Amino acid sequence: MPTNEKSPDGGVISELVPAVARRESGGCAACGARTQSVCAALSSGDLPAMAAIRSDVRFAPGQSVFFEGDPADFLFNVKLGVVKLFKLLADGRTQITGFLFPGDFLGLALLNKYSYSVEAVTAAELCKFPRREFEALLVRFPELEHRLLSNAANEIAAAQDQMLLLGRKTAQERLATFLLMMRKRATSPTQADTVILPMSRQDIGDFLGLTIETVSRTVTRLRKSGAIELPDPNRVVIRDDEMLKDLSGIEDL
Amino acid sequence: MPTNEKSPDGGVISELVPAVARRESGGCAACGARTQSVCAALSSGDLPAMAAIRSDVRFAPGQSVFFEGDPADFLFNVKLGVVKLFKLLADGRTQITGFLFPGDFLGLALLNKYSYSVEAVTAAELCKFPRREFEALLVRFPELEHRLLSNAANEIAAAQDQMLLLGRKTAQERLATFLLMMRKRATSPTQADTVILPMSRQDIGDFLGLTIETVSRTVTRLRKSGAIELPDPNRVVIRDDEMLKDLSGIEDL
DNA sequence: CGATTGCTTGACTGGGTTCAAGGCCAGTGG
DNA sequence: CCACTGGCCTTGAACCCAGTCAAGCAATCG
Repeated sequence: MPTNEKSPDGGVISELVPAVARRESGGCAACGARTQSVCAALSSGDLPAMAAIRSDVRFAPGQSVFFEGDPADFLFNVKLGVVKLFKLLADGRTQITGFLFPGDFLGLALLNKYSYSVEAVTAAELCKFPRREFEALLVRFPELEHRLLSNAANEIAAAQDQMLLLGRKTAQERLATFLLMMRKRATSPTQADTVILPMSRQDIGDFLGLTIETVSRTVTRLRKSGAIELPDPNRVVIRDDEMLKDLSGIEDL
Repeated sequence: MPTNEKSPDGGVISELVPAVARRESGGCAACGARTQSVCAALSSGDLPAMAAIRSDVRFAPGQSVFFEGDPADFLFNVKLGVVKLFKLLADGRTQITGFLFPGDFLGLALLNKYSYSVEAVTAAELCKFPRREFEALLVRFPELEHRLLSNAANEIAAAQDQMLLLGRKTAQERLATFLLMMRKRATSPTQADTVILPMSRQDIGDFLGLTIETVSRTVTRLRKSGAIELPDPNRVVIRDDEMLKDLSGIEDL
């Protein structure tokens, strides 16, 4: 697994990555992800307090950010790229509990150990905060804590949707839901009806509780039904989003 | 659906309900659930501010607390009994996302609508707060918000465990996990190795992503294997918790 | 170019669902 | 007091959706 700097981001990925803020010094004011992340809770006057404790970390595709059970010494904010959260069973069965995109926050853990593992899906850049210092910020800036709570509530709602999906939906419903979900997070900047899938079929299966074969077959079925097109395996054009919504179980996506 | 006061609690349930705090005036100091709920974040001097906006509501088994889509005007704290959170698909398929016990908090919703439905499993008593007034308390008492965030983090971790269960575990693993989970929340006060199941087989199935038939068959299989005994359908004696832990996928329960 | 990796497709299997029946118990009314 | 009813749970038999096993294909890479 290569960890080199000139990390390949598969060609497709670069479409998702705003070319802003590449080699950044340490300020938050210029951060491309700030407006959509928890940091937005701070006024520009308070930003230096946060900038003082942060640092950047980069990851190549497939590289681990941390493992379940590691001491939870850091919190992160995704700046660029996509990472996955997942849990493992002893025999290797994997459940991905979420994909994080730029602006998403990572590391809320009330015990002192992470309860899940995190790995880069694409080349990714994360903003890293030591836990202890970050918690001091929370006391100093209640706005920040408020924002985290708001974040957490969204995460809980998303988790409940996912439980409904995993517990009760068919493979076709799962895929339809997934594609509509991804459309909200990873639409191609050039074509509005094209969804970029930065992750592998294995990852999609591990997220939806299916095997790669079932994912592949179901995508093929959606294609043959006319709901979607597949210019290539990592790109989906949504042709009939009404059909997808009907299949997905709706939930007002 | 009767809402009468002398509500039947199925006989089994009363074992779970500490006989404290039955006909309570309005103070929080005497509340049996306080020490284990978010209210514990407040010092006794601050309690009156919370007591001023609260009221009690009671529910008979099967009665609805609120529906998905209702305006989220209230927050709740479970004082007595058990309630379930669930989501529905259009055709009636149900996924229960959690059971709440005394001390558990309910109603975090960042939009102004509830994103799930809640119903009483047993006779239940809830402490009810108007949302607007409660949010004012959060501003006044950062400790309270901190506690809510801590709560939310636990809820997220539990949701991730449940996703692993729903996405990747077999029926037997699901049941084993469920029984160990319930042991932590609903052990009989008289016998330490006996778990009380206040909910129906249908509820267990809707929580574990299984049908009632599979739940029933799997419980029977666990019984025949010697892992558990069933004095009656709502009571499980754990005979071999090592076997259950092995089956469950462990996760340090 | 052969080898590897990731995706797709086909044939078969199997765990859990569906459909159906039967048991048990509490409540009800003759 | 007992037949009747309905709810809930259990059990059985057949079916089916997704999993497993296996092969093939396309793109990338050394």
